Amino acid sequence: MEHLPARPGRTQEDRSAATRASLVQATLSLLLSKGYAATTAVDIAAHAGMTRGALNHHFASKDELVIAAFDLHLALVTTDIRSYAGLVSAGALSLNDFIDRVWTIMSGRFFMLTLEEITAARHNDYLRVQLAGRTRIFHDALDGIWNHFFAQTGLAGAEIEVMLNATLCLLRGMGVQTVLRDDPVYYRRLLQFWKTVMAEQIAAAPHAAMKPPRKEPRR
Amino acid sequence: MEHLPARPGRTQEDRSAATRASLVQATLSLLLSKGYAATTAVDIAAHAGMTRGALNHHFASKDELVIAAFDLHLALVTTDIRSYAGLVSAGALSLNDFIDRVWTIMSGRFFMLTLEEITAARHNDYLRVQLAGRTRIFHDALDGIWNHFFAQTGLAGAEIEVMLNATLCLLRGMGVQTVLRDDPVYYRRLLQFWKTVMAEQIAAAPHAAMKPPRKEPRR
DNA sequence: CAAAAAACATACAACCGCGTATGTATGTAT
DNA sequence: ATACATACATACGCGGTTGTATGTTTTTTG
Repeated sequence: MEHLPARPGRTQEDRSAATRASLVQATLSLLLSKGYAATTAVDIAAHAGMTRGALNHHFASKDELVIAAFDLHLALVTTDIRSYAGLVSAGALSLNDFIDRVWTIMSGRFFMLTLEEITAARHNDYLRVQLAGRTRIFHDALDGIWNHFFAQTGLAGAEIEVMLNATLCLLRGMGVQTVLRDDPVYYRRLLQFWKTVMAEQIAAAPHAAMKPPRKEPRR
Repeated sequence: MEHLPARPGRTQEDRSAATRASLVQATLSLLLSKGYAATTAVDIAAHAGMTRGALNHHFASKDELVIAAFDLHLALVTTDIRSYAGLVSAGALSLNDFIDRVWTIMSGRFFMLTLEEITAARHNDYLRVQLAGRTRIFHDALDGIWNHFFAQTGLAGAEIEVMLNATLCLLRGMGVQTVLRDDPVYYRRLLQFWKTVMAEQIAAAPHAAMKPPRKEPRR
């Protein structure tokens, strides 16, 4: 590939940032489409429209790139969740809607990034340590959002967290299953079941006297 | 490596079966320790105590080996679950104990095989089709076991299945998380929460008049 | 017991991804 | 304008994986 003219007005910092962003985006995209193992440095560079030399200049190794992609991934997800929380505060999103949205995330192609990252981290000590730390921060942020979400239900903090995490784990487990099981009815039933359970849990909660959410009839 | 003397009494079929089993076992083991991508034909052969020529003689490709390993994996898990179901029938296993045991599976190293298989299947059409079919059969078998498990509670079939699958999905999602989050307290809380939910669901079920499980069961 | 077939072992060639080294262009400071 | 730093490109060699081809041992067959 030839040298691009590279508009003269740009500062080094600009170029650098743009290049890095482009590389990280390409990494994210390739992790999704080809998986961690099959994603090669040449691929990433090509996808980002540059050579391996450039890549190597900005990121010492593929892992550094994957970590940056992980950061981007978490940032995107956090933004989503936060916006949902905003909608909830504004009264524009019910509990059921919230669950549906999280499921949209978990069942989407984008969620599969998580699997790639996790399986990669499992066999790579450095990667695992890096991602684990970031995961912890991410979950703390989620807890904050969730607490805010459920503040109006009057639930205790510990209960809020356990319900958040149960929801996420359930949907995550369902999301994992979508790879080998294509059965929309099955997932819809699970979602419905979970919504019912959540509603019951909230209604039965000790401090839920003030604003009990509408309880849906069983089944 | 030298030729092993190979006891003369064995028939070709015996040798073949033993070799294949050895290769499949080695594949399973390596998928766990190194992951799908890093597992190479040379590795597998070496672990099985033979050369790549032997491997290639019995399995045309790595994928065939992985599929065989998947079969073995499912067979082992099914055996476990079935034995648990047997204990339940014999009155030797409560619902809580059952959940604990499934969690032991999901949080164990062995469960990570699932992640390896799934992420591998995601980028390999042939593998995905093969594993998906086997997964379907596996779940049908599970449904059978589960129905038997809950027969005494008087729950309807559809409810049994949804509760089974919710349990599995929840624990699977938790299992996935163990890679990047080491927090026993966190998982214990989730388990406790789920046991409570399950007990409530069973108690509140329409036909649960005959043998409602005790709330704090201790055989 | 000889021949065939199956179960293995060994060897070689080709490819691929990676690290590294080194060259060139562009921006920046003085 | 010169010198230096940064951003990128190109090239080479190494290790590792795979496919294939071919040799050797064990079992079965007649």
